[in-house]
Parts: sequence; C-alpha cells; structure tokens
Amino acid sequence: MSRLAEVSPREMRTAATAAVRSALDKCNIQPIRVPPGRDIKHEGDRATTLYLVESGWLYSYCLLADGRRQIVLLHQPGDVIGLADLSGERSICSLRSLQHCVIHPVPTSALSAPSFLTSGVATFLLRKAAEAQAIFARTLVAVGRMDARNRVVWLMLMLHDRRDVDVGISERGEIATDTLIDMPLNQTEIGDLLGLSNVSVSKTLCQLSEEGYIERQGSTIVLRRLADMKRMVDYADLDFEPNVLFQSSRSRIIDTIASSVPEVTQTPKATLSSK
Amino acid sequence: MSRLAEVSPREMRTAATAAVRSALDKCNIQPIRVPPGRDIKHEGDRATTLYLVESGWLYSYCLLADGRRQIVLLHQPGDVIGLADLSGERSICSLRSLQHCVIHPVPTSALSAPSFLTSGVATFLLRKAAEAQAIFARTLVAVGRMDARNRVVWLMLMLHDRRDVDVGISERGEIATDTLIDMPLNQTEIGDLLGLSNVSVSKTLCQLSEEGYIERQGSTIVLRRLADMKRMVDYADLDFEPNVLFQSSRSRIIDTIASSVPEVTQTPKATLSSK
DNA sequence: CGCAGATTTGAAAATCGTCAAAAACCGTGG
DNA sequence: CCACGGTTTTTGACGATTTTCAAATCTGCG
Repeated sequence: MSRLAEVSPREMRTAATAAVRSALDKCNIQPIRVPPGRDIKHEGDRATTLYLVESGWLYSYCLLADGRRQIVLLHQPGDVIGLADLSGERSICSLRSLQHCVIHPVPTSALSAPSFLTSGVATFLLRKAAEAQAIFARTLVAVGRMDARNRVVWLMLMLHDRRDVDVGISERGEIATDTLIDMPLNQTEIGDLLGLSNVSVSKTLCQLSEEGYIERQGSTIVLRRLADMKRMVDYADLDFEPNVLFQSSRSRIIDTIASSVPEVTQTPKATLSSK
Repeated sequence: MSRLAEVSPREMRTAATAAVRSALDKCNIQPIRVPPGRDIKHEGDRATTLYLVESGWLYSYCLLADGRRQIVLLHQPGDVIGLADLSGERSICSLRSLQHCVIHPVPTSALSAPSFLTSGVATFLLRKAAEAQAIFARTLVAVGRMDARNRVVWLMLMLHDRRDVDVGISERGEIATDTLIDMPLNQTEIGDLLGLSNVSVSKTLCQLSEEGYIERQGSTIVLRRLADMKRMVDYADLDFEPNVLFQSSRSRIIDTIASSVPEVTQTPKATLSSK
C-alpha cells in the first residue's frame, strides 16, 4: 500500500498523523466552516496558507480570459490544499467549496518552525504531494487522450478508487456498496473537470445509463459493470492514503449513501431493461 | 521568487543544495549516462528510485491500450523525477530520455535515513513537488480548455519561462536571446504532450510561422511577438527554481543556442515577409 | 546516393462545442 | 398539497475543430 522509503506504511502514517495533529494544536488553529459554492481564495492572491480538509469536497480551478473554466484538482476529506502554491509568491488557482466544508487553515509560516523538519509533517506533506501528482498525471492522460465517453467513465472510476476505503459493507440489498460512488458535481462542473462541455457530459451520462453501465440517483451512482468500465479505460488502481487526520468522514459517507439510495436496492430501475 | 515558509529564498536554496549534495555524496551514487530515446523505467515497474537530472531532457509518459501516448511531464536539468511514485508501490508512468542525459539515481530507501528529516532534503523535495504541481495545473488548463493553436503557443511560453534564467545575454545581432527557446521535441512528441495529433501540431506551427509569431531553426525557436503570445493565452509567469544542483547546464544551453542560430541573426528569413 | 525518420499537405470523417428550447428537478411559500 | 422560480438536465440541429489516412516532400546522415 502506501510507502515512503522503508518505514512501514502504518508506522509512518500514524507517526505523521500524530505529528500533524500536534502541529495543528500548537498553532491553535480554528477550523473554518464554509457553505457550498463559496470561493475561499482566488488565483493571484498571495499564497499564505494551506488548508487541511476535514469534511466536504472542494476544488481548485483556473479561469480563462473568456470565462471558461478548468477544474484542476478535487479536494476531499484528508487532503491538503495549496501545495502547488509553495513554489511561488501567489496562488496559481482559485479554490471553491462544493459542499458544506470544514477546513483547517495552516499558515505556511508554520512550516518554518523547527518542528517542521524534525516531526513527520514534512513526510506527510511529501506523501500528499506525491498523491496529488499521481492524480494529476492520470487526469492529464484522460483529458489529453480520451474521448468524452471514456473521460466520464474514468472520472467515476477515479472517484470509486478514491472514496474512503472502508465504506463498502453491503446491506441486505443486492447492490454491494462497493459499486456505489457519490459524485456531488453538476454536469457543468464535471465538464470543467474533464475538459468537456456540459452538453457532452449530459449525453454521455445518459448513454452510459442506457447501456446499463451505471444507474443514477441524484449524486449517487451505481457502477453496474465496474470490471467492464475498468477495462474500457484501462484503469489501474492507485494507492490513496485514507483520511488519517479526520476519521469522522468515514461515517459521514456511509450516512450519505445509506440515506440516498434505499430505493435502488429495492426496485430494479426501468432504465436498465434493454434499450 | 521562490519561497517556502519564511526562510529567505536564497538561504533555503543554498541550504537545500548543500544538504542534497552531501546526501548524494553519502550514498556514493554514480550518475548514469543515457543516450537519446531510451526508456529508463516503465509504468508498473516497482518504484525504487528517484532521479536527479544533471543534464539533458527527459519525459514521463503513459501509454494507452491502443498505443496512443500522453506525455505527462517534461524533465529538465535540476528536476527530480519520480516524486509521483512515492505514493504507491509501482511507477505510474514510464520515463524516456529526449536527449543525451546524465541523471543521478537516488534509491527511495535513502529517504528513510535520519539525515533526511534533519537536513534540507525534505524541504528541497517538497519545493520540487510544488513546482511540478504548478506545471501540472497549467498543463491541464491548456490541454483541457485551449484549442490547438493556443496550446502550442502556451507550450512555447512555458519553455521560455522555464529555461534557465541566466541565458539571455544578447549578442551583437538583433535578436535578444531572451526570445529564444530550445524545443528539442519532434512534432509527434509535442502532440503527445499537448493532447494533439502530430498533423495538428505541424499545421499550427506553420501557421504561427507564417503569421510572424515565431521563426524556426531546427529545434530552436525565436519568439518574435512574445508579448502578443502571452496575451493570446493569458500567460502568467511561474516561479521556477533555477537548477541549483548542477549549474553546468547553464553554459550548455548557451552553447546550444550559440551554435544553432548564427544564421538567424544575419539573414531575416523569407518566412517572415508577409504571406 | 539512398534510406529512415520527420514534416508538410490535402481531403474526408468523426467528435465535440455552441446555441436554443424544452423538460425535469428542487426547495420555498402560499 | 400545489404553484412558482431558479437551477439543472435533456434534446436536437448545426458548425467548427481536430483526427485520420495517405501521399509527397524534406532532412540528416551513413
């Protein structure tokens, strides 16, 4: 699973967790609560803080002169936001909440404390940076070389891969929660993430639904043919570190899924029957 | 310029340089010489080493099932290759040399040495990771939202921005070396980098040349209307750290340019005169 | 000189974006 | 419980960009 050098994964992780937690405590940082759809920072602002995500999704995006937009990275609970800004004076992208979020601002000045080097914080950040790079690379392949259909499939697989590892205890219903994902993005946002128009996203989703690959219930999606989909886009799983800082997210996601798809487990939707 | 926390840029940089150098020395690592066009590692290989680039360009790329390719990141002297692999067991992309290269393999096991945390190595790597993320984000915007023309322009500006800072002492000719870039990629590679076909790249380059934006001499390109180009793609400069580990690259690039464009400074090429 | 790779060029086909309008959905308030 | 306004999704037609395919040209080099 996770690895940095030869330290055992679990060792490193718990060490880093403790270090980061205590660093947070020392800074006496108050978490910020953000409602959905709010901008937290803008491209070009002075970059003075990182954010640790406790709950809720956010995304970093860039605006083009003509108003078009590219979402550059999704942020989920446990992620560190703003690593890219450490290379320059100013932020290279804007940050917006997708849901109601709780985030912990960390002034970059805290990184100069002596404890930064001796504690596991540097290691933790480095691992998070590595994870982000892996996501970036994959995204680039999808956006650069796949058609609309495959890009959408790819995104769903990525979300499936990245969701908290320990969600999947199936209920008595037929559908293993293992094939459920939560995709709390509207189609315009999906398009902005994949370099597509909202129209293209809509058509693709409908088509995938008709063909029985997926089933949609609001923001929840059942991946009916997970293996086929993985083959379709040649998807290889990545190693994501589960959220070690704010474990609470686990139960939250289970709640979300439990509350949003009871119907699916009972009625085999009509959308699935042939075409 | 560069910044990580509150340490002064120069301080941090020289500290990191010394730390990384001594770490390299301790490992007693022999640099590797690689001829052009060689694969150094493959997607899926066990990821056990990073590479520090001393000279020459390389790139990381992913192959799709049908043989198409996406170049994910360019590596230039001073770069660290393989940070993305630190998040998992296996490498997520392949690595190939573009030119004759000299690279220093660094076993990831070296990162577990105590000196890793106390020295500036972690800081150095973190900064490099931040830099790479900034490039990834920009690339994603270009590939996801720009048309072929703007993508190509964007790439040239990126290369211009990223080239060693201290190249630009103009000779007696008209052309300030400040507007010269070296783009040692063939058109297929440019396409693989930008998510375009080689045909599209060719047409775009010809067009830009006809319109007087650029002038081509082999892999050397003169940016005739730098300001216009920056405006065209809304390009904002990034802060790249000059190569602090292997300074030699500086003179190398100057040599390259000097040897490859004497003609340009003397004969105003016909390609420029109207259309 | 001749070969292999790289670039250029043209034409046809496919994908995707844009535009615009209709339908569906959602939370709110009557 | 229903009506209402705003947002999101769906749908169709059209046009533009890009890819693909194929052939011709160019370049560097042995």
